[in-house]
Amino acid sequence: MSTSVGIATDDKGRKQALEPCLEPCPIERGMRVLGGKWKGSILWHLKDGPVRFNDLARQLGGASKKMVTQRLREMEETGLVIREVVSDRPIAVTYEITDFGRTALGFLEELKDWVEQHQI
Amino acid sequence: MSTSVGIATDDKGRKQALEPCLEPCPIERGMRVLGGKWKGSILWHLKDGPVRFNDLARQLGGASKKMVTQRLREMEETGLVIREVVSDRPIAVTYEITDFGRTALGFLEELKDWVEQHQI
DNA sequence: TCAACTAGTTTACTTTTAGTAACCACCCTA
DNA sequence: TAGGGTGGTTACTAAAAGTAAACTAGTTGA
Repeated sequence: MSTSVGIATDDKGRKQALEPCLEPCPIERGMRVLGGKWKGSILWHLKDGPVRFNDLARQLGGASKKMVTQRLREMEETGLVIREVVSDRPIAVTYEITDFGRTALGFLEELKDWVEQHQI
Repeated sequence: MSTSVGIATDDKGRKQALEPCLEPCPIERGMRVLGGKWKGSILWHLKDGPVRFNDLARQLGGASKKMVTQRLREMEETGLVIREVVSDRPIAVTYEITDFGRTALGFLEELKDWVEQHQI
């Protein structure tokens, strides 16, 4: 049984990976949580304080209300943001970044810097 | 004309965003380059040295050859990896991370750490 | 000669995501 | 009462992403 860079060859000469990324490795999992279209931008827009639904949708420009709703629901589930009903009758809702959400801002910033530094 | 958090109200009472993310802001652009399924993992697997196509596909476990090919082509185009034909007759090809590709590893590592620290 | 390897490509789908546009129900103001 | 606002939902379509499995075309070792 010889090996090289994580690939083993068995006694019949068949090759196989020693440590295949069988299922989502950390990087894939992270991308699933933060990588969806608009998710990063939404989090980024919330960093300076709570924002109301329609304002958020307007600021995201290209995103439809449906997209914004969907992404916000997913982000609520993962605990990145919280939805708060500020008043009934005139209904008003704000979305706020959670402490957990804030822990992700650091590397969103790094991503942003990387993109800007390399003209991507 | 009153304003609040990037939203303006014009003289007829209509609201509009002042700085809508009209098109891909840095975070979206970065996600487009690094966020595709498997892209992060591919780059990560290449960080210790060149890897051959089939070995890479095996290590990625879940990914089909078609996906691996597609992602590698995209990553070649963005300059994250280079394809090198090591020999014809037995054909052998390796993929190697570029210097530019390496500049993205820092942020992938931060993503990985973030995921592991928060049990995502 | 057979089986397994190399690096892919091609086909034929299925699934997921993204997106539009219209609509609901209610509120407020001129 | 019309037109704007609030925060969504529904229905439907189009496009992208992903899959397995077969196939090309040649090489290598038993």
